Amino acid sequence: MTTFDALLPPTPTDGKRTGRIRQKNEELILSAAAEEFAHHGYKGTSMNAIALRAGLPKANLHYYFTNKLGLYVEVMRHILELWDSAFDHLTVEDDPAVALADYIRTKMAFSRKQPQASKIFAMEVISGCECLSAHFDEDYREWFRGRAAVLQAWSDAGKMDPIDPMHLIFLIWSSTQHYADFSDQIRRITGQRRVTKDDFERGTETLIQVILKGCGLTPPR
Amino acid sequence: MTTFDALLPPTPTDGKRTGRIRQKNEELILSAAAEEFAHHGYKGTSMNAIALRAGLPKANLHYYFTNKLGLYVEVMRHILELWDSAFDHLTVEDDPAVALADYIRTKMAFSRKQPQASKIFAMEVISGCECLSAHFDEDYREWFRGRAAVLQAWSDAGKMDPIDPMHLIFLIWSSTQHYADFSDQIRRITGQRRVTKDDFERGTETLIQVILKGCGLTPPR
DNA sequence: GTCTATACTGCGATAGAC
DNA sequence: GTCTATCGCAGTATAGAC
Repeated sequence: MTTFDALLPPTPTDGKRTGRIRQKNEELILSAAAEEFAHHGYKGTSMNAIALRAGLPKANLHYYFTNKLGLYVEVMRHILELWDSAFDHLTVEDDPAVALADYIRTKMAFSRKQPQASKIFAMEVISGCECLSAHFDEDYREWFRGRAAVLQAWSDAGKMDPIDPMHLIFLIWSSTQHYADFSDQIRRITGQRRVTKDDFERGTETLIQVILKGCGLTPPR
Repeated sequence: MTTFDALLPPTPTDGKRTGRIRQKNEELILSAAAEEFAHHGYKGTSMNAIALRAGLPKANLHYYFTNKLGLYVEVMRHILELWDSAFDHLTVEDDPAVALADYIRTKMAFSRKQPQASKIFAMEVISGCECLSAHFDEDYREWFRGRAAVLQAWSDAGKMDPIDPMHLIFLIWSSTQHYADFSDQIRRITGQRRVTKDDFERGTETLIQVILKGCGLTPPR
């Protein structure tokens, strides 16, 4: 695997490359690929399997995407667009209890509605971020420090207990993503066919209850 | 992939199969395999790579282990032995604050010292528990209900806040395992070469602080 | 018990007809 | 723009000499 940016398409809004058949097929392939990558990982997924799921002949994938890696990178790019956006709007002026509860709720909704995205991201990070190395650059660290600074400011202002903001963010990330990434374990522990809407709701409320009180905050409402 | 138990060796304490060369080589192969599986997943790992890391010719692996899958299953078996043991000794008589703090500490120590084990387990669960399906059987569900019942009893006795025990266990599992599974993300966010002992200590203390207080408990000492 | 040499399979990728 | 046929390679597994 090589790095990330080198493999992006020329530009997403390239005039010539937006025929309606093309657009439809690309979306079809991307969603089939996401499904397969989530279930079998990068190496475990074959172009054949993606083609079958998309209902297209194998060679078509190579027409729309240069490589297997190029296709994977494109899938990752879509995921990352969604990924960080939910955390962007936090500001020092917000009420910490409301803001943190909202963030937990958003992350849990994401785990419920986009579990493949979470799984692909998780597998990529676990196996060493080879494709993501370019994403975790100085800009990203800067962005993260900005988010952490908001939590730190809340602590400093006495709005919540003094808590290491980095580790608090990790706590929220891990506990919410768990419901997507480990859904199979949860499913088997509960003996259900799949993780239910009810599981997600009780999980969300439990996380809000424990984490907010743990930060010295009173859950809103 | 097939199920689990069918592929276990005849018996672990088979008299004939414990020559000292054999035992040494098997351990060598198992630890090399664990390293490779953690970095590249099941499909992404080649027998060749394991052989190279173990410093043995490729064909030797097939002498000691029937299959690539057989080798993988054996690695998983070793992991599972460690995995659940730390949670076995919880009893209703324990002081919840001490017991939960201990458990968090134990899980974090495990993440620090056996990160590959955590990663292999995580990837296996994320990609559908194909090898573990036999492990998550009725006995396992029974074991889990027993652990959850202890937490429930503490709530019922008023020793801690009423909290859904299942989701509390998930919270502890996910937040502690995160430091092994997502170490690469943490490393890149902090801009360090690797996750330090200090990161683990601050992480452990933050988790104990937030989770215990979140359960209405006062951290011991 | 150890290792070389090889058979066999499945995958990624491309050429080229339509 | 679509699809069939095929090449070349990497990877698992085994046969059989030592």
